[in-house]
Amino acid sequence: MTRGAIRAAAADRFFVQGFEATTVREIAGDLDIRAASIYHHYADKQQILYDLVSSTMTLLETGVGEAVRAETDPSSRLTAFVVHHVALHALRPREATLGETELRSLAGERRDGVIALRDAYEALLRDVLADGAAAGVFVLDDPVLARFAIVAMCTNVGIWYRPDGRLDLSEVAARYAAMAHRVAGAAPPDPAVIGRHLRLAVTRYTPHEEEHHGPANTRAVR
Amino acid sequence: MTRGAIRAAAADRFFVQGFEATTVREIAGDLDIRAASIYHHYADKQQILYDLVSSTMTLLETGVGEAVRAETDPSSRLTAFVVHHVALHALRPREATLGETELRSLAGERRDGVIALRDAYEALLRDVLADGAAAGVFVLDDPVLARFAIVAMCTNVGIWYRPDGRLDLSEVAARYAAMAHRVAGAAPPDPAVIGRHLRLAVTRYTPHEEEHHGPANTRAVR
Amino acid sequence: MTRGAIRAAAADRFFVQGFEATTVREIAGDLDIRAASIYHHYADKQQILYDLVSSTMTLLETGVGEAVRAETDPSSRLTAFVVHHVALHALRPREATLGETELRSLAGERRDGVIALRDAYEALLRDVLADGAAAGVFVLDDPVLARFAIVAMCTNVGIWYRPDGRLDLSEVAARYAAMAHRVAGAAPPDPAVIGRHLRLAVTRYTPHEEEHHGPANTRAVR
Amino acid sequence: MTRGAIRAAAADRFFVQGFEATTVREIAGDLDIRAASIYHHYADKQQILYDLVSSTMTLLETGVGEAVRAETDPSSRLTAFVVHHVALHALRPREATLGETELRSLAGERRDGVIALRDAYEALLRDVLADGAAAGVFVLDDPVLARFAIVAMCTNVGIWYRPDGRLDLSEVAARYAAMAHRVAGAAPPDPAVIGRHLRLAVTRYTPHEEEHHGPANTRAVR
DNA sequence: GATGAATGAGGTTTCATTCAT
DNA sequence: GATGAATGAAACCTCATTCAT
Repeated sequence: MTRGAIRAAAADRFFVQGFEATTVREIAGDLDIRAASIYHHYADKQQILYDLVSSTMTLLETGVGEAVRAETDPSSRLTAFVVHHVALHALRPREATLGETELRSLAGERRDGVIALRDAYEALLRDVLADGAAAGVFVLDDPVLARFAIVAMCTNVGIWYRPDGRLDLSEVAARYAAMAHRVAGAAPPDPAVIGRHLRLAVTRYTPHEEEHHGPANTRAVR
Repeated sequence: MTRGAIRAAAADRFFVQGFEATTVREIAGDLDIRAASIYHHYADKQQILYDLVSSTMTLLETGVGEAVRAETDPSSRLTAFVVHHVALHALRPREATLGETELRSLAGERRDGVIALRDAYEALLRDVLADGAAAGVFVLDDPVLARFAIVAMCTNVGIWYRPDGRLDLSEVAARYAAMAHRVAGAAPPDPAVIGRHLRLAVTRYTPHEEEHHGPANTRAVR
Repeated sequence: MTRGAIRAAAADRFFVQGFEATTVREIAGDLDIRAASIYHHYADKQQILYDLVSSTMTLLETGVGEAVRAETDPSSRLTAFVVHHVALHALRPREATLGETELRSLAGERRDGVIALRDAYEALLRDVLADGAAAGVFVLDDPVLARFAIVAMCTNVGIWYRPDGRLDLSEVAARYAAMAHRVAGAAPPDPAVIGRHLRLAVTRYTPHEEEHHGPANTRAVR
Repeated sequence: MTRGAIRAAAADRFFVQGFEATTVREIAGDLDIRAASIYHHYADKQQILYDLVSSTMTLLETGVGEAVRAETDPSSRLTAFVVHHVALHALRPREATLGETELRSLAGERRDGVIALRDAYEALLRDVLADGAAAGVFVLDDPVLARFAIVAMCTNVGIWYRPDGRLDLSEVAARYAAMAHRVAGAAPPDPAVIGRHLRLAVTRYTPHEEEHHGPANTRAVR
């Protein structure tokens, strides 16, 4: 029994029921162990959530950071941001969505840490938009609201996307890149750039097999 | 002590802490009454949430429905939808946001009822987008994703908007109407239409004084 | 169900098993109520102990303080101290002994408060001994050690005294007054003074009937 | 890692926190080993306490027994008892005090064994007092109470004595011998006898270096 | 001899809810 | 309409102890 298995089981439960409504016994039951065994690996229930949220947010921030820095023109950088963000939320909906919905269940230092991570992450998009506006590539009435809107709509993918759904991930990523460009007042994104970043993102964010064996189609209420 | 006061206190708590993390004693304490007294007005805790969510969603569905039906051209109807949606989430963030975040805490018939309401509500936007696309006023790669994106970005306003913030509600509504039109591939919205619907929405959604006496600036984590 | 009944049941258990070894369920079981009901009256388990210890120590400090101030000559004041101390520990062995044995189970402010009470109490004897030594009525090699010795031997009464034992309380009080006077290097105490204070002490410290209905002969290990 | 080190660490913890409040993990932590390793040396937690209490009480009973038998006159025998008792409680406060405070945490045969040891030990003093009274050297109103008083006041030394305190051990021993003689109604003890027994006691009871490396001044609540 | 992992048992506490007053 | 008291259910977490390695 590894920390990874506990994390994965907890992510499923937290995503579907919420942190507060999930009991440690349920997580343990999903893994056929006893609740006390959880505490051999995690100090308390909140620590599991913190581990999930902070590691996922770090993964995303690192991935997007590298991708954005690898591009030079604003349009490609916006594409990089959106594709990575959408891909993570589609490939790891459980972990990724928790950073939005369950943040309030963290307290004290753990909450502060996650908020700092999130702020650093959103700063990446802020800079992309600012640079694009300065370069005349983007036309933004209000860069702050555009950022809020782009993040909100891309994050939402984690709620509805299903691997066996009508659209596959490459289509979803392309559509969201296009919509984000529209919001930013930019010309449509280059399909080649979308494809390049999608390959990177899929490699990076696809969960390893040992991390998750539960039902893939248990979903949150939508 | 009225149901309204209990609703308002509960909305505050549910919004900030979440339904599961809120205790009946806390709600009662905010009103300087005892927990048992709550049960004179509500059968159980879930009923308070259901009351909040269903009445708010009904309010929104009715308001948007009327507004959309009052307009004939697709652009004005999209404007009507966005302005109403944004206004409700800005003016009643507590109640409005619960329909997204706390839906999973409802069970059985109550959940089904709210989901039916929400589906009816989103159908309004689906029709607006479909009509606009058919009329050639909107250019949509994927009408479903566009709908998801517009709803997600507009709902997000409830999380960050503050009455004393940098932008007042009319500016916010105008910016979101513009961004939604961009997502829809439409020409910018008519400011007159925005203003007209904003006046309607403010009249309809501004909470009555007796409904809320708590701190206006207690906010969820953002 | 009153706080008093919970206190009495807890005192029994704490005295016999110790605070840490006593469960809230046991206390509740002794009273034929459920554990949760205890929390209607006490915030937590420690609060019951604090209530017991601090109220008993206050009772003793007040009683001894008045008695000592009512006397003028050092011998009578020493008698007053010993008779009150012995009587309380004989009549309320459970509560009185907890102040010695279970103090370490209190934490933070509650511990500080009890220690302050105890220090104030022991200061009474310190002054009695100092005055007697200054007046030449007592002959003390070391007033501090004499005080420790007198308190320790009198407190010990709470461990072994039984109402149905070989000696009745008046005999025990007289013997301890005599021994304390010997330790202090004083002439034997006046029997009339012993009797007077014993009557006062019995009136003051005898538990009210409603406070305790449990077995009178359950005792700590000796 | 020896049984002795575990015993010493446990004695510290039991003395300060009590047996029930001490966890096996804490003891192991103090020794930089894991809890499971404790079970190579002791069958269970209670066995550590039993080992501590019974060995210390045996040490005391043997030492006092020899010392008392080595003297012939009652005063010297009382001196021997008090000096040994005080010295042990001053030199090994942790172990010695446990015999009083933590006895109730032992169960069954282990408890019976320790009580038998203690009764045998107190019988030594009972005989000393009885012989002295018969010889007219002691004047005792009640030999049982005198015994209780002497044991209680001498045992108390373990609670407050510190090696670096105001009084050194020889002074403390002399004062308690004098007070015990007063309680017994005897003439003051012979300083030479006090000194002789103190040397014996110090040799016998001073802990070996390897037994204890913890902080010498961590004390119980007083 | 040491320990990482696991766990049965149980501890304290919380909480939604009921009900007599 | 309000509430003090009570409680069943269950939550989180602790801990002594076992055992395979």
